[in-house]
Amino acid sequence: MPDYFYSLVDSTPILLKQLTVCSFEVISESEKINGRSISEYIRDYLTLDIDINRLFPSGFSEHYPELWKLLSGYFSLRILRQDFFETLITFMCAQGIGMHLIRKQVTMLCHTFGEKRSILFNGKSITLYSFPTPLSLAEADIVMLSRCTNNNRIRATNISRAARSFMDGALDPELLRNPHLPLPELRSMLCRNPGIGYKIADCIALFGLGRFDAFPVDTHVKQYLAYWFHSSNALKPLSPVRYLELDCEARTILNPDMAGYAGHLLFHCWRREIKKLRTF
DNA sequence: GTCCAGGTCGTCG
DNA sequence: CGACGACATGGA
Repeated sequence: MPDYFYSLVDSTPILLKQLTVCSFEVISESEKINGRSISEYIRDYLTLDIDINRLFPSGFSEHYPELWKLLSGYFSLRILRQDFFETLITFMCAQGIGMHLIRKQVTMLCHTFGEKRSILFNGKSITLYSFPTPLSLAEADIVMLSRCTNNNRIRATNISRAARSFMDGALDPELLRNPHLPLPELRSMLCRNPGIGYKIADCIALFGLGRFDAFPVDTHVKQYLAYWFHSSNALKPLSPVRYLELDCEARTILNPDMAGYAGHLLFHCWRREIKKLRTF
C-alpha cells in the first residue's frame, strides 16, 4: 500500500465531502493496490457500491417523517471497509470513554509503535505514523503499551494478547470474512478474545469485516432506540440478554441485512442533531 | 464536584 | 438473570 494511503486510515467514519480534502490528485492511475486499480480500491474502500437509498426499508420515511428530515443530512456518510487488524485494536480501545480519549489512544499507539513516514503533499512535507503491525503490538512491553491505552493495564494486556492471537492464526480474518458465517457465530468467535464483548465484536464485524448486517448497540444507540423508536427495553440498563433483544428489535425496524449500515447513519444523526456533539 | 463518555468482566444474591 | 464495582481519564 502506498504511503499516502495511511493518511486515510483513521478507523473513524469520514464524511465524503471531508474525505475529498485529502485530494486524490497525488495518486497515479497506473498504480495498483493489491492488484486493483486506484479507482477500484477507492470504490471498495468508500463502499460506493452500497446504495444509500436502499438502506432503509420501504415505508420508513413515511413512518418517521421528522426523523427522516433530520436523517437526510447524513446520506453522504459512508461506512469504510477498513483493515481488520486496525479495526480490532481500535475498538478494543473504546470502552466506556469518550471519542476524544479513543482517538488519543489510537494516535499514541501509532506514534509509539507505528512506522514513521514522511510524505510530500502539496509541496509540503508531512510526517505520518502508520498503524502498528500485529508483530509490533504482540512484542510490545505492557507498561509502554498501557501508556498508550489510557493507562489501562487490562486493556493493554488484552490488546497484546489479541495481537498474538492474530499472529499465530487463532484470530484469522480470512476465516471470519466468510459471508455465509451467521452473525451470532461470528460474534461468539470474536468474543473468545478477552476484552471483546458483544458491542466491540459487532463493531469489528461492521467496520473491519464489511458485515453491514452487524448492529452494535452502545450508549448512543440505546438512547435513540428509546427516543425515536420507543423501545421500552432500551430504557433499562444494558445486559448481555438485553443487548441481544435490542439487536433483535432493531432488525424489525431496519432492513435486517443492512441494519448496521443504517444504524450508523442514525448514530451520527443522533449525536449531532439531538445530543449536539461536534465530534465524529 | 458530578455526570457521562461508541464497555467488559468478575462477583454476589 | 440483575445489580454493582473496578478499570481509567477528560470534557461538559
